[in-house]
Amino acid sequence: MLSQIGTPDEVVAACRHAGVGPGTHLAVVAIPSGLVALAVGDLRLALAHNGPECVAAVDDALRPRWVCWSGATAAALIAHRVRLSRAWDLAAVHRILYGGWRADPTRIWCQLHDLDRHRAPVAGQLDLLGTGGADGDPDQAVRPDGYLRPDWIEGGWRHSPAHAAEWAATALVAQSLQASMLAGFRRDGAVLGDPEALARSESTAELLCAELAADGLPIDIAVAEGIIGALIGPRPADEAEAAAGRARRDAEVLRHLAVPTGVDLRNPADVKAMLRRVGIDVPDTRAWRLEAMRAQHPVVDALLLWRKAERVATTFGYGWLDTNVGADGRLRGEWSGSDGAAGRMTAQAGLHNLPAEMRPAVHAETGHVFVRADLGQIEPRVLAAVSRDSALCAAAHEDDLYAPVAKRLGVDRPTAKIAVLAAMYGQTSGTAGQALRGMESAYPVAMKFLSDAATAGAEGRDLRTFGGRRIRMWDIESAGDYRAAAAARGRFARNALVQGAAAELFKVWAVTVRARGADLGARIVLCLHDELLVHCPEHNGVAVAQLLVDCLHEASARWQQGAGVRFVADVSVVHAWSDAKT
DNA sequence: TGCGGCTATTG
DNA sequence: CACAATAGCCGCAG
Repeated sequence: MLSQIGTPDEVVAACRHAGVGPGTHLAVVAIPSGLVALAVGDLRLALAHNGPECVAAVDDALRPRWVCWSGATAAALIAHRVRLSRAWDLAAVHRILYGGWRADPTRIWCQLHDLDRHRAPVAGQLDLLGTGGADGDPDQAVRPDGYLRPDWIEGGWRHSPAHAAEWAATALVAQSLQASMLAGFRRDGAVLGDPEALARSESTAELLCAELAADGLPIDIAVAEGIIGALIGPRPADEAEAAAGRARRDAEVLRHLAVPTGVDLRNPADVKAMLRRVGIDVPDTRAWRLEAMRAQHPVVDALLLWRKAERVATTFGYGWLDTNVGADGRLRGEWSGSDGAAGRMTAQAGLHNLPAEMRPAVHAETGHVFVRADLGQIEPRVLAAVSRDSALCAAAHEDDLYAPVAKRLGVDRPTAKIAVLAAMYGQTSGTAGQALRGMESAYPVAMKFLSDAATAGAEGRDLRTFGGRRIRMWDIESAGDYRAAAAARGRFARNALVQGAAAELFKVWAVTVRARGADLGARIVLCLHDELLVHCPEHNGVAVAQLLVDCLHEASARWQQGAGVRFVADVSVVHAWSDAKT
């Protein structure tokens, strides 16, 4: 039954009548024009005019879990000033189930139905084989052969309200299959964590990503231009001035040479040859390697300084500001809820690798503050939780986990830290070697957890994180050095189970803050693997700081399933991201 | 024009 | 330079 009209109140009533309440799966599709369609049970609604408004009313009154194909739905609704509270994102859950990053409807549907994705029909394809009516009823999303209609996948569903509602109903079918698979993991004991909870938090993190992309990070443009100007001079008026600036910076390095010509500083081979002419022979010209050579020749110092300025000029300079910072002083980039590997969030436009020198430009708006919170030593604490190593869990009771580890190993704190990190990253060389042997006897359960992961990875077997995300191994058949490639895969696997689980906990924390912070006007403006930056009215700063700590306790308790590991956060209320912690 | 290598930054 | 990411410029193959 399809209805195309309805006031928000009528839509809420219809959903309630269909049994929608808190947490009920309610499918929604939406496009920027404002067309919205809903599906739940036998109810199908297509809302051509006031869709976003109706969605907001339903979210507010009934608190369903919105089932959508991807974060594009949330982005379309945000454009109409509507934000969903929680979601089941088919693409996000697909990434959990199968690993990797790509999660288009074809992949989602084919994997759930054991269909060969490569044999999926393609839009515009003629029925040359004369199979006659293979694509069946044009009003159905699913063809008789079980594949989704290719023209709908390409967006064809949006041309008709009835088709939009059918597309939403199809999402609901996929959701049910995904939920069954996740429930299976838990039943089979394939994972220790809660895969369905992971599906919910990762899905709601996609809503957060859409909001981060739309809202942006507050920037004081004048401060940013000041920092850039100090390094590379004032904004060039045209390409000629920009070229003159580059030449001026180059000359500062080249003047240290006997023959200051024929060297392209942007060409590593040229730089290497130049260094050899002044008596410095290095295998590559990376900064950490040249650092030790500063005293040997003045050109080294000049080169390292040049690199700093060049980095700002090319990557974080005026062009970057113009491209990524809006007139409203917000730095915007695309956000991804999970990368293709272990499942960390990623961001574009430099949001995740902003140089420390630029951070004073990240500034709260007038009357507002940032509340920043860093998780302390998240990876070793996560290792304790996912491996259930009792000695490491005990060490996590301390504010500084490395202190009890050092005591137990009989080494100093820096050595203990190196040993723990080396175990998690798979480092075997250097100073780590000796300390690692102590780790084996002190924390055997955690170390076995890691070595089992490394073995599986080296052998090419896929893994699942604590929460259930699939960690895919890649083919190394064609690798030049098979043993080295297998070892690399082992190190990746070893680390992915820790980094991936940490990313899961982090996102539970983030979506908890997102949900609980609304009443305080708190908006997350940056997620940085173990750090949250929240923007809120100045008078709520202290309350939001407390909220971040409370949410961490709530999130970690729910996430770690009784492991009893303590997680700690360093929280401060500041005006600029770079401000000293208070 | 696309891709691998090199280099930088971040967690 | 042990794990992950984004991003720019270069040389080179096609």
